Amino acid sequence: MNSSPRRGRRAGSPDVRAQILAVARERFRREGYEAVTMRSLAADAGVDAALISYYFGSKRGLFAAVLELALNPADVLASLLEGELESLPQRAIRVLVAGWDRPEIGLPLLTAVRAAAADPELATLIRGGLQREMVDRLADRLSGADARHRAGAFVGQLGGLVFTRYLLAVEPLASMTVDEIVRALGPALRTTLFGPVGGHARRPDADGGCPAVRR
Amino acid sequence: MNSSPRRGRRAGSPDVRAQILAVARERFRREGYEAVTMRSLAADAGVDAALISYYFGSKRGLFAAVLELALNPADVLASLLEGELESLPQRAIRVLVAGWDRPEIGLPLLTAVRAAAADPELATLIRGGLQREMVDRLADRLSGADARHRAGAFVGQLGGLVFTRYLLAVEPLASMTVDEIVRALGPALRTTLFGPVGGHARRPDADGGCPAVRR
DNA sequence: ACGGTTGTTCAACCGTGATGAATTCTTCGC
DNA sequence: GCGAAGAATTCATCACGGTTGAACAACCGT
Repeated sequence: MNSSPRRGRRAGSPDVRAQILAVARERFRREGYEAVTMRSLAADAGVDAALISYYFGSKRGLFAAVLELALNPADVLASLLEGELESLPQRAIRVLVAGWDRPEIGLPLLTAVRAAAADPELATLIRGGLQREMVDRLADRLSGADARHRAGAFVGQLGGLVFTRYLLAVEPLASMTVDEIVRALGPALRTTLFGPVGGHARRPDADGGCPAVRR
Repeated sequence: MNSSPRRGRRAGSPDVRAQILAVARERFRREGYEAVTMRSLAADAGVDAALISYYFGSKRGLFAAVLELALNPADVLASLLEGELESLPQRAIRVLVAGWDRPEIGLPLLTAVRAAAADPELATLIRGGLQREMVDRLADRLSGADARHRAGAFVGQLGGLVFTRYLLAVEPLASMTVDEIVRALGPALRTTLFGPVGGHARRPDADGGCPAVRR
């Protein structure tokens, strides 16, 4: 029995940090946040579990590091906003659904949202990204005093699609085709951006386009 | 068949099950799902921790039991749908925001949604409730071939409000007043129910009221 | 009085993320 | 070259999580 204490620093320059990151990225998106345990992940990466804490501080730190790699749809958003504003509603729906319907894109995003739902700090990460990359950019392209409000409502409706179709999978939204979703949700998004009538100029009146209701 | 189902020990201490349920209900909504540990909860209720597993099978079972008590907005929904359909969009927004803005109502709901985001079985619970109590009922009151699709989109948009404003707290939605939300989101909800123009009859055309876009 | 059923307690099990000391390698001043 | 500083790696261990099973106590019908 060789009592060879294989302890201590390994020779050469094996980039263990990147190794952990790669394995974690894969397993997190397949199995979600909680299902992946630090020990199993360490074993999977051929690494001691304590190294994860060493490099990333905590399990959450590792997850956040993975997120910052995977969560980079800034370019997608940019290209969306480059197009004509007129067709943004349906383009946004199509791009969003097309992305989230592909497992290799949708699963990591879903994992991220799930984790953010449970962990306030991760929620801050997502929230910041949404505000910076979506709300603010969209608001810049809109006009009118309530541009930011309308941008917020627009993002909120897209968020509703994510929440209802992908996170909770509520029917019928979960099973509808892209075209059906565009048909059912497109006009509403369009109304949010441009007002109830379809033209550009008209602003919604105080009652939100609905007749008064006694309360 | 044994005709005497009531055998065995008659609870010496007054209804421990209800006691656990009451304490759990309170602590879950204050501290969330994960933060509440079975031992601390048991100690809080003056009960052995194993009794929770005994009565509810697991911590999740206890949470589900709490949910079925707290999550009973069926009557709220019913009263919403009893009113005129015309004003449903803004009434729905007002009722939803008014409820979720009150901590004693919003916090338990938020806890439920948070837990459902992490736990597929709890998600099934929420999903079923949403479909049964909201989508199906609303679809029954709508007409047209795509009534169910429009009902789904409507619920999805309300879900977006919950997701964006309460779960992630994305600005500006998180800080907007009820009136501002009604103004920004009301027309869109109205469009979802009744079509783009504001009248009843017109159905959205195939491109969702948006000009064609090359893909 | 008895046997079966139900409620309650206690002690342990196993797995989780995290920490600190011990050990080995790399790097750099001299 | 050399030896000290520091970085990387392992191991043992901690505190805590939910859950389980064996024992015991109270109660029931017969």
